[in-house]
Amino acid sequence: MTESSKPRRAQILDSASRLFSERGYHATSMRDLAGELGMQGGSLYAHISGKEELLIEIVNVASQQFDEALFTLRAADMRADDKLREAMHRHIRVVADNMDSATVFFHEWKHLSPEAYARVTGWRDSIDAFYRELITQGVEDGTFRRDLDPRMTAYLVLSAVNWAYTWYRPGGPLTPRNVADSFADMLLGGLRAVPEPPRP
Amino acid sequence: MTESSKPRRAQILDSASRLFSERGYHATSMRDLAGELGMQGGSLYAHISGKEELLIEIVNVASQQFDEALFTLRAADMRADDKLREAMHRHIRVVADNMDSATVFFHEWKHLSPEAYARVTGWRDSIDAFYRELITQGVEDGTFRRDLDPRMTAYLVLSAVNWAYTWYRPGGPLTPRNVADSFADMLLGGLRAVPEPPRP
DNA sequence: CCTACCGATCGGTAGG
DNA sequence: CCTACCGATCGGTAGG
Repeated sequence: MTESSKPRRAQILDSASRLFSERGYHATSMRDLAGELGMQGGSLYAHISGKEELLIEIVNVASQQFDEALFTLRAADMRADDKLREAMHRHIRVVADNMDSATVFFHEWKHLSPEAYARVTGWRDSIDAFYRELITQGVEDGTFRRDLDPRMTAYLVLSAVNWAYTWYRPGGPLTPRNVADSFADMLLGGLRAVPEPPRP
Repeated sequence: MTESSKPRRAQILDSASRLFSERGYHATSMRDLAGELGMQGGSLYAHISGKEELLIEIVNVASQQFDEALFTLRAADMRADDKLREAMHRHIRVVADNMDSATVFFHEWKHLSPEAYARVTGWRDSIDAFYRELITQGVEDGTFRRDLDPRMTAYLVLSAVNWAYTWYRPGGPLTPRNVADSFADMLLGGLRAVPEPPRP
């Protein structure tokens, strides 16, 4: 399906994702958005009910993408380190494939109405819980160090995969798989040389 | 110096940091800001030249804080792993002590005018360079694994320390030192149990 | 999907 | 620091 054959509504959402990510939600006017699509401002309302509907839909779609990527891993029968690597790969892939909506997701969710806001908070909690459970599993089955704090470990992993929205460049030399493998290698094996050099 | 004895201009900047971080730059009106300080909208302009001046100053102060924290470490004669731990501690402390301006820094810099925007970009590059050099030093002196890619390693470290602006809670049970030590232990030593359990 | 329009609100200023 | 105001722009609507 070429860009111009997409349903008008999908085109509007694509443009909105790009403009909201580049300029921010409040700094993007409905006339800016309409102009991108060769329309007049008022014409948008034949396709959507309002500006906030766009934000809600962008954020919801992004949440779903993360959910679908990670949820099927939850019960997977894999060793914890392999599962962590695969989760990071999928997570980074969602970010990399949706740089605009990921940016909107991380920056603009504070502008949502209370109900939509609560949904995003709930989603965040479920992703946190996914990583914490994964770490706990790995600690219990002996794959991970016993002194790990699942909460801090989950924060560290989430930092790595989420922050990618600020620096990853689709079409560049690094694939999501490259990034995930690099990060997972460092996280799992540690940065320090083995054996550790003697402290002078 | 109590809050009310601070120069008016400093009070304005504090309130602006909080409002910009909570609601975003464009969603905060000058009347919102004035109201926080018990003023009328127009009265702000006796103290400042315009809205963007506030954003520029908040971002500049934040940049300076990061610079001052990290620059003195650059030439420090420490082993690379200790230096990394100390850099992470200082970096997280700046974030933790300035949660509002850090949030503004990470979210609102896209709204700066071209000159201020360029300054922020330059700053980002210098922080990146700091961490890359630190990694390179550690690889060369044998403290870090030889197969590390300084660029990816710097991204991983920066992810951990920057992302703290999304979840750290000042006044909570974790100090910046706790967070930095936890992250540094995991990053330097790795998550995997040693010796590694046999793969089934 | 367009034209023409609505009330509301914006950042900023003049004059005191 | 306030009152009163400016032009510009906002999201959204009516009628076609």
